[in-house]
Amino acid sequence: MPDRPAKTAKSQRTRAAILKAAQELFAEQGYERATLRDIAARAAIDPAMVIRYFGSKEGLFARATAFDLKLPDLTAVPTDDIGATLVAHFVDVWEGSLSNGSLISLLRAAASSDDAANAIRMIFGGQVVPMLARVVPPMELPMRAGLVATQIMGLAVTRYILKVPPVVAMDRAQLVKLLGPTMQRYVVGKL
Amino acid sequence: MPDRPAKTAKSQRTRAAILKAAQELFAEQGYERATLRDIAARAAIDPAMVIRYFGSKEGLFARATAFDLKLPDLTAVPTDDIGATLVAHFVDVWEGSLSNGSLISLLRAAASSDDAANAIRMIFGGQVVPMLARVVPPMELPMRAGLVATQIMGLAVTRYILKVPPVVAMDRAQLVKLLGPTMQRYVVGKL
DNA sequence: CGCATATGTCAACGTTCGTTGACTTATGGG
DNA sequence: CCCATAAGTCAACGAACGTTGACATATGCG
Repeated sequence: MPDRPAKTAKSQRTRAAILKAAQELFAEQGYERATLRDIAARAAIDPAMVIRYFGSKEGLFARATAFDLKLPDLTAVPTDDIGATLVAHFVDVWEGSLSNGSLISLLRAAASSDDAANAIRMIFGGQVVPMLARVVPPMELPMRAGLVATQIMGLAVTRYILKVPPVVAMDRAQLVKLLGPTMQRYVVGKL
Repeated sequence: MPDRPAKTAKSQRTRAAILKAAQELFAEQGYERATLRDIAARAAIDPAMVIRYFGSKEGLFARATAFDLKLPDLTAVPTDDIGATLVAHFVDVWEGSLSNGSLISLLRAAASSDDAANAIRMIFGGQVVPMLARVVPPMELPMRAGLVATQIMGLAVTRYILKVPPVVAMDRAQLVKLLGPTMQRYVVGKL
């Protein structure tokens, strides 16, 4: 039973407040440790409201982690720039300048939830693979998409979850320079 | 207050049984979802025994995730084989032929626990970085170690946690061939 | 203005968790 | 063989969780 109230203008503001608080706490603590009471407290409302708005904790999580990677059209970027473009784009996605920080929530949750892991697989299958399909021969598509996944998810895990110091210390330009060639090879290079 | 009983021979068998059950369940479900009751049930003993043996759930987790990566001496492998050697070694570690599967437990737990994330950082600082230090100039050491971390952790996450199909489908030889060059560049290549 | 309806509050529920203490049973050295 | 000591059992605890229903308040259309 998803969602209930969404009629007036004020309700949509509190609804947005709940979503924002949920995204923050899910991203910081993962699904289990982020409690409805904490989320409600951050949104300055009653825990019961969260249930009234989103039906359940799982329903809230589903809404809080729905998003769009806004991936670029690779046929529009010079072949030699594909790797750098992708690294830069994903850093932007995770840093929150594109979308919100909810991919980190999903990643955290995926560590202990098959549903969340499946959600990430769906995102890859529905967004990353189609993007690559435009510049990669079909036969190599699954393998190259998988390789891209290993490097992109590895960056996310070490930088935003494990917080490995040298990875955290790198800025956007460094990441593009260092990881770009890897991504380039995984997408269009010799394997 | 760590550990208590470890006197007789039979006690060490049940102690080992608890540890094994804990490693399995922590690896399968992560720290929060793996309950002491489930662990005790799998070990066929009383939940109270887990506390008597390991003091607390956190104590058990600390014991269940202590391990040695058994990293090779890189000065003993041909420079051109370093990347392939490392990829093969880490696959073995995760697959469980070396050590046990407890690195996956730690990785899962790190998604929602700063302590677990810190434990992984300690492992990298205490085992991976010293290994690389023997073949990498000190100035480049942190950066190269960080890059290695992104690719290694990315492989672990996509293959053993997210279970991205094409990554799961690759066998050891394929992984070595595909990821080896990346690792090679991160350790000794031009950046 | 009046009142139906949406929004928000409050207290409590049932469950599950980690943990504890008192108890019973098995073990092995003197 | 005895009995101190260890291993193992059992029931219960307090706390925290997601969720619920009854109730109070605010909103906005007629």
